[in-house]
Amino acid sequence: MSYGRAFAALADPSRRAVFERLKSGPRAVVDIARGMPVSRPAVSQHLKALKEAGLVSDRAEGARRLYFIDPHGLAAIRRWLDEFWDEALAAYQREVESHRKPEEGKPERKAAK
Amino acid sequence: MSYGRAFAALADPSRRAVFERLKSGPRAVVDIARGMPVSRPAVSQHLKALKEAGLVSDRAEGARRLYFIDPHGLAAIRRWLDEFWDEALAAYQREVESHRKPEEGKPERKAAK
DNA sequence: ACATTTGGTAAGCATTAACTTACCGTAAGC
DNA sequence: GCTTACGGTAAGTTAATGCTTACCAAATGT
Repeated sequence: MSYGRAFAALADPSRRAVFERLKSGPRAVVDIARGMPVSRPAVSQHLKALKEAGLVSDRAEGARRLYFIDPHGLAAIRRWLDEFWDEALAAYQREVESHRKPEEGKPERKAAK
Repeated sequence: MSYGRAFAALADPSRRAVFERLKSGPRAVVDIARGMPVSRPAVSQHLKALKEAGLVSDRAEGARRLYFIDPHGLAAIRRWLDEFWDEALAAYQREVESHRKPEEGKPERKAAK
């Protein structure tokens, strides 16, 4: 899956709010939209984007449509993240050790101005 | 910190390309920009955004400025991700088990409650 | 001293994208 | 049947954003 779409989908605060409302379990669109600062169609559009990103899936329940979190999108991000994690952490460690953090560590005065 | 900024920063493909070029280690701006389809100032702007998101850090090296991956931004995303992962996975499992995949399995006539 | 390299920022432009209201189809309730 | 609840899509508006060129400051090399 394309982690690109997933990142793009989660970049927007409103869309992330929609997504996070599904954490507790499947929910209908009206239920998601209730109490949100944006209109119901806006929520529908966000859900569409999330679905295309593989972040949510949905199922019909009578006249209602229940959306729920699909792990596939999150998995894509997770894979991308893991690819960086170890390497980035090690490189950063090397970085702060060889160049003693000028602004956060002790103000070394080896180079006086 | 704010995973929001991190997601927003990584949403853009060009900016992600800049970030991914730092995977191998610290690099100067010109070096990052070389071979990219966008101009050098654009890269600078992307680096600024990545820095504000806590995804990269930088240090002066003479007239050059070396950028490198800062794990803090990635850590923020990782924490957010972990918060969803187990719960989303379990919920999804429950979902596909109780509603035998309508489009992939056999179209069950009526779900027995 | 002068020219070169590096890179950050400003201004302007063009595209994207998030939101609104309006509309339409479908399923459930009377 | 008719009416109500649900939700997807269209059209249009406005704000955000990614890119460019131009400019400027600081460090390096000759």
